[in-house]
Amino acid sequence: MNQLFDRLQNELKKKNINLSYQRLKVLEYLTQNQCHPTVEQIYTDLEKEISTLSKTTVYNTLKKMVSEGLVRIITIEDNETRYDINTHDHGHFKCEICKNIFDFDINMDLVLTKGLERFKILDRNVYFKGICPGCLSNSK
Amino acid sequence: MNQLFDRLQNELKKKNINLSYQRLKVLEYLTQNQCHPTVEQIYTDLEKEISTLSKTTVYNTLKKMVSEGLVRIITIEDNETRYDINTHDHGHFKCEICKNIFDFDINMDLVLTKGLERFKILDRNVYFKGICPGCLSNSK
DNA sequence: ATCTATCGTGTAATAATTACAAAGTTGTAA
DNA sequence: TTACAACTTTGTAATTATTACACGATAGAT
Repeated sequence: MNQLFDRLQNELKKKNINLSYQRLKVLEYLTQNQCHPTVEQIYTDLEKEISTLSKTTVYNTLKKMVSEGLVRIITIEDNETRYDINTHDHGHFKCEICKNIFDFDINMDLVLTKGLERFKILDRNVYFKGICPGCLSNSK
Repeated sequence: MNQLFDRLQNELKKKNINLSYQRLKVLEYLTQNQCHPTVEQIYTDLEKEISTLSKTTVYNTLKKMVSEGLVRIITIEDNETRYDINTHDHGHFKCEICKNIFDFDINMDLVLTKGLERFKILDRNVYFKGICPGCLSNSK
């Protein structure tokens, strides 16, 4: 399949994680839908294909992948946890009208961290909110 | 009382929001406890003083203040909404060991936003996770 | 003093997530 | 192949945070 997916499979093998059918499907879904889906979205879509799928399995799989560093949690809104398989540093922009989330490049090293010299930084997150070009032009 | 608090009172007057005793206490709490408390923390502490306080009131007050721009929601962990009365741009660092949240200065204008030229940015958030100096030295 | 709009309170409802136990699956070693 | 142990999946029940709602209380305007 695609590059990202091969890489994931390798990493899983290295970490001795079985790639069960359900896990495969969740990872495949995240790979093909890099729109930062919620558990609900993942479950609803996959359940069409795997009728026996349990939502708990989706939660379990995601928790595992997050703890292994293959998937990243995106927390923008307090009431919805989203998941992102693209773990390289990038920012997120959430449109307050259409609710879509857009990725954007960011150089985290340029983010000045005055006052954090003695802190050990393990994870950096940047997210903006506003209105996307599409919704901007619609509202004119 | 202090400057920030006077400013809040003025802004409320301008916006025609009554400063009821409960609202006053919530704002006072946020002013004196700039540790980004959760609703639970605010409620538990204030309830000692105001025995009739309802958690719904805390939620209502915070929602009102957020919508008026006097208080800002901090979303770092997906399962806990935190509130911050300090609305000038700054970053947040959450220690993964002691769970405390530290503020740090940040110049948002320096955060390069390649690819966002046509987006209208209304809100910028930066948060890091890692280990704070105190927990670092404890673990040695 | 009365009216009206706003506010606070408690309970019930909703939604997201986790805990748990039982059943199923896989890999390994005899 | 069989047996065993470890791991997965599943469904249900429990937990937690948040919201909805209805009713009583309050404050300001007339």
